[in-house]
Parts: sequence; C-alpha cells; structure tokens
Amino acid sequence: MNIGQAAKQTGLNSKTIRYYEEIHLITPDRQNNGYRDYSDQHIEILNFLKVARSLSFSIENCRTLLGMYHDENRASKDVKQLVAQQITELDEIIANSQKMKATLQHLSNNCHGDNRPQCAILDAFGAGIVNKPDQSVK
Amino acid sequence: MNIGQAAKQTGLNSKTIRYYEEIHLITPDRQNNGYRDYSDQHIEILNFLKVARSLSFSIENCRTLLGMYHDENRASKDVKQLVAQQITELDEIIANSQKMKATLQHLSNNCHGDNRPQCAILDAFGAGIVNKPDQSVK
DNA sequence: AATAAACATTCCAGTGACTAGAATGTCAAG
DNA sequence: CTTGACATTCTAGTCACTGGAATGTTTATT
Repeated sequence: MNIGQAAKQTGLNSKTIRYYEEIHLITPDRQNNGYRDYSDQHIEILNFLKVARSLSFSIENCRTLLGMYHDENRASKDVKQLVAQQITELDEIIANSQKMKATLQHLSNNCHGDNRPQCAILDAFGAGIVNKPDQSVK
Repeated sequence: MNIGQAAKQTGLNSKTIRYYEEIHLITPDRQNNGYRDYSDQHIEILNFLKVARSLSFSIENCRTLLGMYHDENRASKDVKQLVAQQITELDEIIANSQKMKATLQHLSNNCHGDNRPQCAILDAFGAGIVNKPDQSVK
C-alpha cells in the first residue's frame, strides 16, 4: 500500500507518516520503485499512533506505549501508570486554563468595551495587578 | 539597569528578554560598555508582557496589546474583543482536555493494572476504538 | 506514442517561544 | 592582579510537524 492510501486509511498526513518513519516509530517496506509499502500491521501501528497522539501523549510516550503494545511480557500496571501520568498533565492544563479564563473574564467584566480608550484590562496589564497562573499551557 | 536586574525585577529570564528584543517587542538603550540599559518604562513593558504571556496570549497578540497600551486613541472594545477571543481559545483547550481526560479515565478504569500483560488500554489503542477528540492541545 | 495529472521521492527550511551552550568581553571585590 | 559574576553575540536545539522545491514514477487521456 502506498503512502497516500495509508494516509487515507489512518487519517494521518503523508508528511506525518514520513516523519514517524524518520524518528523510527515505523519502518515500512519498500516497493521496487522505491515507494514505501504499508502492510496491515503498519496501518495498525499508524492507527495506534493516531489514537495515542490524539490523547496528547508525547511522541516519546507513544514510543513507549507502542513498545509495550508489542511486548507480550508487559505489565498492564506500567501502561496504567503512563495513563495516570497523562491524566495528571491534563489536570494541570485544565486547572491552569480555567484560572487564566477566570482572570480574563474578570478583567473583561470591568472593561466598558466601547470606543473610548479607558480600559480596565490594559490598566491591569500595565500595573501587573493580575495574579498570574503558575505556568502557561505547554 | 542591566539585563540581570531587569530579569530579577520582572521575573523574566535574561534570555527571554533578549529574545523579546530580537523580535522587536522592546528596544532597550545601551550603556557605554555595550550593555543593555533598561529604564522604568522598559520594565513596565516587560511586566506587561509577562502578564499577557502568563494569560497565554500569543506573542503576536501581545504585540497588538502592547500597541494598544501605548495608543491613546485605542478603543477599549478592541481590547475586549481580543480578550474574548482568548477566552474562546481557552474554552476549546479546556473542553478538549476534559474530553481526553474522560477517555483516559474510562480506559484506565477498565485496566487491571497488575503484572499481567492483558491491558484494556492497549487493546483500545490497537483497535482504534477510542473516539478521538477534535484536536490535541495546541 | 506523447503528454499531463497525480502520485511518489529526498532534502531543506520554517513554525512558536524560548532555552542551552560556546566563545568572548567587562566590571567589582578582595 | 586575579577571580568570579556578570555581560555580549552567535549558533543550534527543542517539539511535532508542515511547506516547498527539485526530481522521479505511475496512470490516464489524447
């Protein structure tokens, strides 16, 4: 199967698939003409990566997960642990985003939002009044 | 004021401050020895940027906000609009993150998390069962 | 058979917002 | 007069792709 077909099947971009090969996440066969050749097993791997990435696992964690996927001696607790870690990261993102949102909402409420220059938002920014969240969304 | 002092005052990294200069967000004076020289107004700008970045405004939006901050003919509705847009972005991040978290939580609940290889998480990843969120956290 | 399009290949560069490190210069304290 | 803490510039790396150029191959149409 050509890369275009693999892209269509998995919903991944061809460029992305080539990139995954470059970083050794997948190694397709080659046809006589030099074109990449994707088998059903390759498609499975790509689908796996699609899912894992869509849950915002880092590429390195995807690599680890994929390694476990192919390791019949894995322990499910190791998988679960990686997932727990991922949930923690998401929790941090959610909490931080909600904090930022609340701040912005508060500032917005105090801004007239008309054609005049007086603006509570810029006032707060300039005065550094805003109590900043711990960190920005990564 | 030297860059180190400016960094201490604003909580920004010296490298970050130099970067902000490189992309023309700020242009400090220079001392006779070639060292950067930050005035109180410069510190104000850096604080402004610190706040805006901590609310996850993009650098380009920070540039726009800073322009408005220094424009006495600005309309507060334009500022408010940018904030509204930022809130929308945060809403998307929050919603998406919550969706991913729920999926992970669900998968995790079905995983024994012991020393055996059988794993509901990997099963789902491999089967592509997972209903994927619209997009990953940007 | 010639041509055009739709594919494929590799390689290089750009994204955003920094961050790290190397090589070098300046300054204040002991 | 040396040591250490600063400062400078420049290059390259991060992450996970994405875009584009130059070129090659296959397929469809004329």
